[in-house]
Amino acid sequence: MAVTIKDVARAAGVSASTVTRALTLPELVSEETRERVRRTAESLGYHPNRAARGLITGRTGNIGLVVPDLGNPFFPSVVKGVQARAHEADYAVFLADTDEDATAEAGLVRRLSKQVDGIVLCSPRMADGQLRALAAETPVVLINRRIARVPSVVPELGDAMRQAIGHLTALGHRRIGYVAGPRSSWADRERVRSLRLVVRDKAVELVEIGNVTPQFEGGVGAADQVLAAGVTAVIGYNDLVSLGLLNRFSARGVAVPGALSVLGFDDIAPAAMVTPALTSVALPKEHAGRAGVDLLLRLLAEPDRSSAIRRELPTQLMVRGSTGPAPV
Amino acid sequence: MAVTIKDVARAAGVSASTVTRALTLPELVSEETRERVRRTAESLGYHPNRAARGLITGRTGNIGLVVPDLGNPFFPSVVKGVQARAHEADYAVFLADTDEDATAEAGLVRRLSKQVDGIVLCSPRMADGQLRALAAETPVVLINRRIARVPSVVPELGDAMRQAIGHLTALGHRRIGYVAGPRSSWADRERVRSLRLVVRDKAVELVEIGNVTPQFEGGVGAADQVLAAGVTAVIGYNDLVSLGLLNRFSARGVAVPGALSVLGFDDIAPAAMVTPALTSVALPKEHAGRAGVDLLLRLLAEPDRSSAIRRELPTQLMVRGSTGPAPV
DNA sequence: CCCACATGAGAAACGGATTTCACACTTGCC
DNA sequence: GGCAAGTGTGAAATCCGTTTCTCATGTGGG
Repeated sequence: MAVTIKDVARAAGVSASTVTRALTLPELVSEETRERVRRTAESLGYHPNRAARGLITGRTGNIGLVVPDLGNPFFPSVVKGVQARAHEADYAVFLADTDEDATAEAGLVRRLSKQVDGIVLCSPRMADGQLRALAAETPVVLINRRIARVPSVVPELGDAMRQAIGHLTALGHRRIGYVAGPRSSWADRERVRSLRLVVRDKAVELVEIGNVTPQFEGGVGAADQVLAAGVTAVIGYNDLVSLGLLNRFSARGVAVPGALSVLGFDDIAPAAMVTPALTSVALPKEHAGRAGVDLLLRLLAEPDRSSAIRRELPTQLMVRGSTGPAPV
Repeated sequence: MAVTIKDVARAAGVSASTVTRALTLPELVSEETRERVRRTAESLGYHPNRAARGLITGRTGNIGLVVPDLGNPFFPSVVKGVQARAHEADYAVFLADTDEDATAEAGLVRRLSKQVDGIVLCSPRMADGQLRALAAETPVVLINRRIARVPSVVPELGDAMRQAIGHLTALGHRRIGYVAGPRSSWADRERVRSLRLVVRDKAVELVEIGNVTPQFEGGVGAADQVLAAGVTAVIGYNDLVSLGLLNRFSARGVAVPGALSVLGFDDIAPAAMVTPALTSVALPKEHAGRAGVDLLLRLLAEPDRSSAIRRELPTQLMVRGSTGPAPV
C-alpha cells in the first residue's frame, strides 16, 4: 500500500541502507547518491514509517499530554501551546483528558507511556509519590506542579500574588476573601501559601473561604458565603470560580465593583466577555505548554542534566472592570 | 527495558508464538497453557508493544482528531467526546489544532494519517475536493461537514433553526438579523440555507449581516452594524459571536433583551456565565465526538457498508435571559 | 494394527526501518 | 610499488509481535 524504503531503494537503484543514510545521515553517502535518493524519495512520496523506525531507535516521535479537564478553558490553551511547539519539533501529540480523576489519570498515563517518548502532565491530580514513581520510569515534565527532581513549568506565583494584592490594597481594600479550590490541588496550596506570605507584612486581613470545585458552579455556590464574610474584595481560585461569583453577585444585585471587587486567576477568554469584565492575573498558558515541550525535549536529549530544571514563567495582572475602589 | 513477548515466553516455558496465541487467539491453545501464559504475562506486567503489533497487523490502535481552534470552547467539548469514546474502545487519540488554517490542516492530516487507523475531522476548513481525495486514501469521518460518500456527523440544523426562529417569532420578533460566519465555512452556508428555508413561510424578514471571524471579536465588531440594521432580534453565527454582540451592546447601553434579543449557536459554557445569559441552540458537542468515533470504528470494521452513513444529531434550544418579547 | 485426521505448539518468515559489520575501491604516504 | 587509512555501499542482524508453515502427538475408524 504505502511506499516503503524498499520501493525507494529499488527505484533509485541502491540498497535500503543507503536510502536511510541518504535521508538521515547525509554525511555518510556521496553527494551524488544522496541527491538521487532524495529525489526519488520525493517523487514517490516516501515518508518513513514512524512505528517501524521507533521499533529500532526506541524513539516514537510522539509525546503524551495529560490534562484534567478540557472543559476549563485554561487547559485548551495549554494544549495549543504544546501542540504548536511539538509540531515545530516534528513530534505528534497524544492527548488524554482525565476528567479530574486521579485514578483515571494514573491509568491513562501508564497507557500512554509506552507509545510516547515522554509525557507532559498538566496540573496532575495524582499524589506526589505516584508522580515521583512515574517520573522514575518515564520522562515526565510537569506543568503547574512542582516536585523535587522532576522538571517543571510553573507560574511565578509569588509575583502574581504581589500584583493581585498590590492592586487591591492600592484600591483601599483591607479585608480580602480567597475562595479556595480543591484541597488536593497543588495549585491551590501554593496560592494559599503565597497569599499568606504576601499578606503578612501588609495591613490586610485574609479570609479563606471553603474549598470548591474549580468550576463555574463552585463559584456560584460560594458567592453567598463570600457575602456573609464581609469582605470588600474577593479572589477566586481561578477565573471559572470568579466568574461564578460574579454571576451570583449579579443575580443577587450586589454591585461589582461598587460593593465588592472580584479578581481571578488564569485570564481565560470568558473573563473578558462578561460585564463587568473580570480582572484577572494572567498565568502562562500557551507559553507554559511550549515551555513544557521544550523541557521535555531537553530531558530526552540529556536526561541527567535537565531533571532538575524548574522554569518559572511570568504572570501579568489584567485589570478590568470587576475591581474598583473599596467602598467607604 | 520493557518486558517483551520473549520474556514472557521464556518465563512460561513456551515459544513466543504460543504467547501471542494465548493472549489474542485463545481457542488455538490448550486451556492449561493459556492460563499459565496469561498468569506469567500478568505477573511480569507484560503489555504488547503497539508499534510492533501495528507493523504486522496494519492497525495502530490510534485515531487522529483534527480541530480548527481549541480556543473556541466548542471544540474542546468535541475533543472530550472523542477522547472518551476512543478510550472506551481502547484507542488512543492524536490531536492536532490547525489554527483555522486550511493549508496547515491538509499538512497535519497527511502527517497524522500514517500513524493512525483513521481520522476524525471536525469542522474541516479545506476544500471539498481535497477532502474527498483524502477520504479516498484514509478512513475519514467528518463532524460538522457533509460530503457525498464520506461518513459524517452533523446537527439537525433544520430543526435547530425552526426552534430558534419559532422562539423568536413567538416573542413577536418580525425583523431578525443574522451575523454570518466565515464564508469558507460549511457550517455558515448551511445555517444561512436553513434560516432562509425556515423563514420563507413565516412573516419574518431576515437581515443578513457581514461575514465575521467566528470569534468574540467578530461579534464585537459586528454589533454596531446590527444596531444600524434596525432589527429587534439577532442570531449570531455561533456563541462566541453572540457573546461579542452582547458585550458591545452592553457597552453601548443597549438593553438586552429589552431593546434587542440575542441568540447564539453551540451552547458553549460561557453562554451561561454572562449576564444576561445567552439563549443558545445547543449543538451536539461531546455527543458529536462520540458519534464520530463510533462511525470511524464502523468504517474501519466494514468500509464498504458504512461510507455512506450520515448521522444527524438532535439539537436543543436553551432559553436564557438574552431573548425576550420584541419591543413594541 | 495401521491410516487419516485433528490438535497443540515450535520454528521461521514477515512488516519497515536502522545500525552494525564487512567488503570493495580510492587515495595518500613512505 | 606497496601498505595503511579512508570512503561509499551492500548484506545481514535487529527491534517486537503476528502469522504461516511444519511437525509431533494423539484420537478414532477401518
